[in-house]
Amino acid sequence: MNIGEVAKKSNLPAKTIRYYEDIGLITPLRDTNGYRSFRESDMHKLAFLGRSRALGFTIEDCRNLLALWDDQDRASADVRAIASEHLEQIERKIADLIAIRDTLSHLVQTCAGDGRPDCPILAKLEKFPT
Amino acid sequence: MNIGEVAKKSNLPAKTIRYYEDIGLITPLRDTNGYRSFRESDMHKLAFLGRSRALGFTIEDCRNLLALWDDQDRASADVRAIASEHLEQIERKIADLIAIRDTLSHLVQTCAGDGRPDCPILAKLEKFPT
DNA sequence: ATAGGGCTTCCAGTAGCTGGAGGGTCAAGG
DNA sequence: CCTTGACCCTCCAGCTACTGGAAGCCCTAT
Repeated sequence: MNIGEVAKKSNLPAKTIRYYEDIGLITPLRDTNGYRSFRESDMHKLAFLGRSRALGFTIEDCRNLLALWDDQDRASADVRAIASEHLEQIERKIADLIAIRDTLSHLVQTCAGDGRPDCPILAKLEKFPT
Repeated sequence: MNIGEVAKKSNLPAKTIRYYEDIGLITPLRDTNGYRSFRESDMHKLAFLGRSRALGFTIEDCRNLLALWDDQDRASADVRAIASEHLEQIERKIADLIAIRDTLSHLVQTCAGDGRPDCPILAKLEKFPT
């Protein structure tokens, strides 16, 4: 399979797939013309990567998850450790964003949003502590 | 005021302050020895920037907000437009993260996390659609 | 005079791609 | 046989918003 087809099937841009090869996440074969030749196992890994990335795992997490996936003797505890660490980060991020959203949505609501210059948003950014 | 003091007062790293000068957000004066010399107005802008950034505005948003702040004839509508655009992005991000969190927390809960290799997290990453 | 801390500039690196230049390859149509 | 267009290749640069570090000047205190 050439990269274009793989890109379509995996729903990843060809650029990204090449990048994943660059950083050693996959190692497709090469045809005599220099074109990458993807096996089923490569496709499989790319699908895995796509889903892991969609869940927000970092590339390094993905690398580790992929290694565990390949390792038939893995301990599920190792997988879970990565996932729950990531989960905690996400919880923190959500909390941060919610705090920001609350502040911001209050400000937006109190701003007239007309032609006059008075603006509680600017006032907040100017005066109040973070 | 030298950069060290400003950094302390504004709670921004000196590196960041220099960076903000680089990209034209502030333009402190210079002493004869080449040291940056910050006026009150620079401090004020840095505080504004710190708070804007803490609310997650991009640097370009900050640049625009700062310009509006400086402009006594601004329309509050312009400020509000920036803020509510940003707010929408945050809402979207929160929604995305919550979806991820729900998936992930379910997976983490169903994974035994022991010495055995069976792992629903890997199973999900392997098999199911994004 | 020297030691320390603070200041300067400039260069490189972070994460995870993405865009583009410049060029080779392949299959189909004329 | 030639051309056209759609592929593919590599390499380099750029994105965000900093951050770290090297090399070196400046200032103050001892």
